[in-house]
Amino acid sequence: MEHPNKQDRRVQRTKQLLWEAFVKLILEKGYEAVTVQDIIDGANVGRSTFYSHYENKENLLLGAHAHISQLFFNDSPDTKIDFQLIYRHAKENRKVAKAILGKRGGDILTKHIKEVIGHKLKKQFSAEMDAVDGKEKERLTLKLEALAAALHSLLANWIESNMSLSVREMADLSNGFLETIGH
Amino acid sequence: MEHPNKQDRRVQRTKQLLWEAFVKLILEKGYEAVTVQDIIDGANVGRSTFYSHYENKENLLLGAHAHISQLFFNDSPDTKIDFQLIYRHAKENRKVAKAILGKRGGDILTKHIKEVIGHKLKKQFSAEMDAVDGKEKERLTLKLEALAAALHSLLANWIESNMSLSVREMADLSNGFLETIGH
DNA sequence: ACGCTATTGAACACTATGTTCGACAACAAA
DNA sequence: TTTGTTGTCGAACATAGTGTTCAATAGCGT
Repeated sequence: MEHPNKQDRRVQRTKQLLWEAFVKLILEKGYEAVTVQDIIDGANVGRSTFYSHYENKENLLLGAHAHISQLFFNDSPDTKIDFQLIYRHAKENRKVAKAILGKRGGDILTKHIKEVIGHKLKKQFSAEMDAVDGKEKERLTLKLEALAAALHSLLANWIESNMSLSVREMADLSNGFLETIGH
Repeated sequence: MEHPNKQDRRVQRTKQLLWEAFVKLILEKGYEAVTVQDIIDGANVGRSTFYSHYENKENLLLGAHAHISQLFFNDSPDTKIDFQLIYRHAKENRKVAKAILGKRGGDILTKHIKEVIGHKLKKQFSAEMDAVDGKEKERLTLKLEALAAALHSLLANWIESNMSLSVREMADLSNGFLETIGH
């Protein structure tokens, strides 16, 4: 990511091993139940090596999460949310997506992802937000937050189930929800 | 609750103390950060007493949660969800509601509450559910789950903020979301 | 072969969990 | 008041995970 060359790609390899072990473990036993000991055992990495890179397991998660949510949500620059893109990415990175967004992912991720979606939404509806104030603004804010929760739910449950609906169908469904705001 | 008489209302009193201390602590430092030690210190209850009543803090939470969600969601028997009732209850039990539904509540509660809402919704839309199958059923299921997430979000964010919108306004807002399902 | 840096794993202090048990307090019934 | 039952107390304990430290070693560029 930051120094793709340097004499030490060993670090990158180690981090990669840790992350892969973590994903595997989250899917197996759920985020909360995974211990640092589990991770370093699974990755065959020394205890002190882990702590030289990360403060704790949450830190490991967030480091990767930043990268992932970039991948998922920030590709389209400033315009409307591209749901097709999001669902396609989720399908392509199914394992990681499930670990991060699925039932076993823990609430830290859920909160962060919802924030990312919420942030995107606020951008998209910034005109509507600026046009009102007081109680109306409060009402719109609540609606947007609820919409973010709904969109997150769609994505999470689709990943959690067998992805039986197509990417296109999910994107349509998502846009459907989104249009309910337009009143 | 179960034996309001008996020679031992001492137990009820102890449980009450524990629960009150727990609520206070959740609001102060967040569910995850609260330790059993914190709770028994706050309630001035002996360690072994706690463990004679509950397996762990999650257990304490769920015991109370069952009671609360009954209060919130099961008053109306089988028909439509009475949002006015829910929001009124939330306002009346503001502290507990905030501890259980708010940001600091932890994900266990969030999941449970969402399940309760989802269950209610599935009842309400059981006719629509029976009328379809295959992909359409899958789509409707996803929609209902997303709706549950949205309704939960509305309630949680309203509680978390200053409840500036009225109970009636929130109920209308909620029903608005609910009607989007009817397509 | 040399030197730098990452990794290793053992040892450690610390915090929290959940259990056990003997002593004590509350209370009801004799 | 005495007796028996049951709830509570708190200290002691075993267990498990956390995060730190450090000396030894391995990997890799030069």
